[in-house]
Amino acid sequence: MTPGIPPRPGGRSARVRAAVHRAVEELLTESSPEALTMPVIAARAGVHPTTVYRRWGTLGELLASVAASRFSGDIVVPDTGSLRGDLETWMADVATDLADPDTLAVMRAAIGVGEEGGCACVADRHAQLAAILERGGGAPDVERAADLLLGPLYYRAIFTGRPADADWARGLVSVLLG
Amino acid sequence: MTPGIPPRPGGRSARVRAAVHRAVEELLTESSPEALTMPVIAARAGVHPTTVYRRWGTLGELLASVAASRFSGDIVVPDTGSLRGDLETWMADVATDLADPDTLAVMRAAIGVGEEGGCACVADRHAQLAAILERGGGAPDVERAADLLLGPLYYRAIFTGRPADADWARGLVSVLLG
DNA sequence: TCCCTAACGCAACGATCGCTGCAGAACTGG
DNA sequence: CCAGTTCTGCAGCGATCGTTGCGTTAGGGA
Repeated sequence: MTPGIPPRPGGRSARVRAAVHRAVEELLTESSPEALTMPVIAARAGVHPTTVYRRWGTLGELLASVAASRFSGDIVVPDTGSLRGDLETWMADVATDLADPDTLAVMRAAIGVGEEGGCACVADRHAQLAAILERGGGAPDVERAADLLLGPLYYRAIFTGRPADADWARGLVSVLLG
Repeated sequence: MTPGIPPRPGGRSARVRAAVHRAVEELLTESSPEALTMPVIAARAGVHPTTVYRRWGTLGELLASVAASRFSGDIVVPDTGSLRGDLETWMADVATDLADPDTLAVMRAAIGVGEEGGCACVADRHAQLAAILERGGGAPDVERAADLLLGPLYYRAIFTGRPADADWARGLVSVLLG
């Protein structure tokens, strides 16, 4: 989701970006999503509000950016030797990630601002799932796997209060593979 | 989700409530969720902003109220004689409901404001599912049915751009019942 | 090392938000 | 029909939001 390659990836720009992203995540965990405004984020990040407005423009774009960063590169595709093993390990990792209230708050907020926000949360997951399945010969369709694995997992995380534990998530693999 | 029984269910109060709910749904379809503020809603509803603030207090509570109304009483539990038939018919209805962009916008917005909002969207669905399964002898667990039926359905609706058609939703019943 | 561009801080502005008195209108029950 | 209660409209307020122009600072390339 990084827009091309930033002209200046390192230095102050990177620090500001990290500080703002961190501020958004922190504020989402400790207060209501409605209290999340640009000036508040800027104050928490130790940055001038103008900077936030100029770099991200809208709260929606900022949240999409945070979601994309938060849900990228944090989970590595496992390699256990078997398709079932890979899926089980990966599902446990994803479930553990979703069990974090911070992660959940970011996801809820990103969904609330439009279509792009929701997609930013799962784009990397779909890519990982495709990689696992392709290595396994593409036996189950990626679409079907996403429906039966990611579907229940994210549904529970968002709509029901109960957290989805890793064991239960692993059990979903049996539904898919039989 | 209706707080007890409103002291005055009929008359002007009901008209105002309906107008405000309708305004929220309309505004969510035609503009960004960030543009959804109390004064804007009041203006569209032809009501004074003070009224909206006093009756609902927060945009979050208003959205939760709208979601609860929108996702209650719109789908009737079918009775085809067989558990499979009931589930297939019901799933097709739910999928059709979710295919409406208006419905989707309300759901996204409700999710964005916190935990209660998400639960308000599916509380009635869970009750309906429980009713269907209980009549069928409670063969599959309600939890499992919700995971395998509602999970993929809502996941597709929220995260992926593709709408979930009724036929595909019916196919999920086969995964659950075998 | 020096220059040049991009990014940031600062200050001010108009617009909007959310809230709070008070007065009038509408609905319900007798 | 009338009285009591509840709900709504109105006007105004302080606070905050989002934007803009300009000067300054930090990073990267020759």
